[in-house]
Amino acid sequence: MGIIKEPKQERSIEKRNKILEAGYKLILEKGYYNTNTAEIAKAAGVSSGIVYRYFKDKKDILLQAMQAHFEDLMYNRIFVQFENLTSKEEIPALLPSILQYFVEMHNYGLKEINELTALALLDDDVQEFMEYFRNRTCTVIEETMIRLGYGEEHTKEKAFMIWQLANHLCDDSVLVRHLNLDFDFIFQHSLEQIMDILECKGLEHTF
Amino acid sequence: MGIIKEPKQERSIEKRNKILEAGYKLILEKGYYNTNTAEIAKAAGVSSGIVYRYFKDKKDILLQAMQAHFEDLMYNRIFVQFENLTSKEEIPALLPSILQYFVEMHNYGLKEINELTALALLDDDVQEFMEYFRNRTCTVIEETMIRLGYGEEHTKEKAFMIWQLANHLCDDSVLVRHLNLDFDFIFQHSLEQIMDILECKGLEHTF
Amino acid sequence: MGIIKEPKQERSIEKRNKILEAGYKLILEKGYYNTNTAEIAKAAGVSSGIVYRYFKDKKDILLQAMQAHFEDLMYNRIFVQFENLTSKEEIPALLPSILQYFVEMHNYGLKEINELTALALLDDDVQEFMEYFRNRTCTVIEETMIRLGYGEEHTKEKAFMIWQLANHLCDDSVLVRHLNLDFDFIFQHSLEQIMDILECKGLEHTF
Amino acid sequence: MGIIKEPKQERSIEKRNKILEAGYKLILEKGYYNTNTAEIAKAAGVSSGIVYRYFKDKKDILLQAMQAHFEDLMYNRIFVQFENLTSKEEIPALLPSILQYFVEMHNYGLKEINELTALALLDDDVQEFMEYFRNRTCTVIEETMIRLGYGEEHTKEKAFMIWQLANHLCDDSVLVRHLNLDFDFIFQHSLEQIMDILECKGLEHTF
DNA sequence: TATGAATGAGGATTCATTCAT
DNA sequence: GATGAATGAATCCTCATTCAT
Repeated sequence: MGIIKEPKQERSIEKRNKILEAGYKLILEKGYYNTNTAEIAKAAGVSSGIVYRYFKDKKDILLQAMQAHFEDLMYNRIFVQFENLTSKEEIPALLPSILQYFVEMHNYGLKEINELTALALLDDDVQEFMEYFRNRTCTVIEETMIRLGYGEEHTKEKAFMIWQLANHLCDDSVLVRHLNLDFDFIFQHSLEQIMDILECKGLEHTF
Repeated sequence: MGIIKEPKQERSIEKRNKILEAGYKLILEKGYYNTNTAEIAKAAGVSSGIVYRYFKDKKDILLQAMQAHFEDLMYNRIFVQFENLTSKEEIPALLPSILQYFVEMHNYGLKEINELTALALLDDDVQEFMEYFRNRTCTVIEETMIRLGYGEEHTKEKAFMIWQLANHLCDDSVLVRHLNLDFDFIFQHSLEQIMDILECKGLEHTF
Repeated sequence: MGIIKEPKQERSIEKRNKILEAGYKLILEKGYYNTNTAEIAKAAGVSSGIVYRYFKDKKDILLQAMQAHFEDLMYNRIFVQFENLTSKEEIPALLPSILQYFVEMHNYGLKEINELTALALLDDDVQEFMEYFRNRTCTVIEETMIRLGYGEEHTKEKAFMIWQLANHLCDDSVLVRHLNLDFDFIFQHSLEQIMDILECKGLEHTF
Repeated sequence: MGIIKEPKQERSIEKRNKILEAGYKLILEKGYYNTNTAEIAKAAGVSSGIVYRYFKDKKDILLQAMQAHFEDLMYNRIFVQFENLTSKEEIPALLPSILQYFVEMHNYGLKEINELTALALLDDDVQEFMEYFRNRTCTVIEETMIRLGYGEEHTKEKAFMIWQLANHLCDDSVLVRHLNLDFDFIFQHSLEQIMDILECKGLEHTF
């Protein structure tokens, strides 16, 4: 037993997706350790047994849900931002809104990413997945930089730094508001740092 | 009825500390949810029952261990660094080694901080403790800045940014090596960003 | 999240009843505090986990078993006795056998009621249930008295006294035999006391 | 080990009595199963270890406390009532106040007897002790009856019935008030029943 | 395929009792 | 004698996973 079915039929795919959505939603809302498979099955409108036909175990639900979620995130929301950039010169004008978009996306749709960050730190499988996601994103940033004519020196490091700066800003955005600090001031600094890495400091655009 | 003993006698303190150390070590190594109280007791060389004389519950072990750990960290390792600074002019010369010290301390003694970060994201009590720790540290940075003659404008934000930059650098240091990136390059950038916030860019010292 | 299943299917009902019976039996035999859930499950021939699908917790087993037991007791054994009475005049002829029936029922099927009485004294939920049972029984006695034409003066008190006399006689029946006393003598006295309350003393029937 | 010390020295006796009093008080207040030995020791102002020098185990505290308590109860409060009776003729005049005294004693000082009744039903040792107490009390009633000139026919049964009537009245007194019934009415009936057994009905005294 | 009943290992916590000091 | 720290068995309940239907 334990053979995982990769569903082909329409109804099966639909069922699998319902489990995925319900599982992801519940895990992000209530936490991985506070969500049990029976709840997920119930929320998905399926029986508890069927879960194990589509997923290896509880963690597999999370991993596959993350995959789907991040796949959507990367292709439909992040990469498209970079593809819009066609020349170095546009950066000062476009970067502020890109960065702002990231922060908003984080706050309004990915606030629950905390749970994932936590799980990534606690669980090797989740960590591996998050690394894979970060690597792909960094690679796209790197490729964009090369496409825009940046030299190849330390490009990997620069891509990494940019991506981490954006992420840390997102994480901090929650904290900063909690501490009643001036988020715009901090946002502006992160923006300048990225601009600095992209060698377009002094050119920045106020928005 | 579950009255927690605050041990005064030497042997009791010793036993309590053994539980604390064993608990902290195991939780950081194996994860909070993967460590059970029986293991902690065994590792500490005590019976399982005695744990509940010194600690309210399992989480209390973690919280008290964190308290001890961070108290030591703050007073003996972090704050002393700031106290050594007596004038703005010293910053370019001293900051690199301070930052490097942080990273090393993180890598050699606090690498497991990941687990704590994770728990802080998952558990409200741990989160509260971590916030308290961050607030105190940021306050000391802020006070140091004022003592060194920095204006009060956006000092809170600057202190927060400096501390987060240092922390994110520490976190990234693990990642960066894992990805075979040039850590020195990234370290240098973080250093410059902090210098920039402290208005001593251009003065930096190579080391 | 611990949702209790109200079983509809035959096999489920059967299993739930097995747990109920095994739990009731063991609790009455060995005492509530000396019976653990694992034993109950084992005696019922089920796994320990399934118990919590049908019952909220250990006490719920007891409470539900009592409910079933007393429901049967009241409707099928006690109330039917009162319904048979159609006029005051019948009482002297019928009361002796009714009372005797109670005592026998107690001795042969409800001797374990001691355990329940004890639990009722120790536990608020059990106490509440026992009160509910007593109230309903007293109410039926009261209604019967009114139906038979007794005045309404102190009817509630009289119903209570009759019921307590019957119960105390049942309890005493065990003790009395243990002490080698003449139970018939005591039985006769209790009977007379009830007759007295029902104003039919002097009319009594020897049996 | 495990040798129980029968203390002779004044300080030891005092310590033993403190444990006895504290244990009895706590057990009656909070229930046997909800009171632990550490609490008893603390309330008695002694160490938890010393308890086991004076008492075999936890139950032994209860049993010895009951012994002391009932010894006092019987000799100083109950038997003295019977000794005051010097002739049959006094009964109608004195019985009401004796009975009333019992009920009050129960309500004001022995209300907690519920806990003991419960334990007697649950535990064989406690049951045995309660039986011993009842037997002695019934014997004294019996002896009093003989002394007052009652014939010996069914005297044991009569003594038992009188004692149980008094006890049941005490127990019911709590219930009856809870149910908003007229206690005086019920009290009067119990009194009459006892009078009846003592062949002095019709002679009763209103009070 | 699908169901959901059933399994049973696992874990935090309590507490009567013992024992080193 | 006295202390109170230490022991460790015992127990209720949860839940990921399996399996009979």
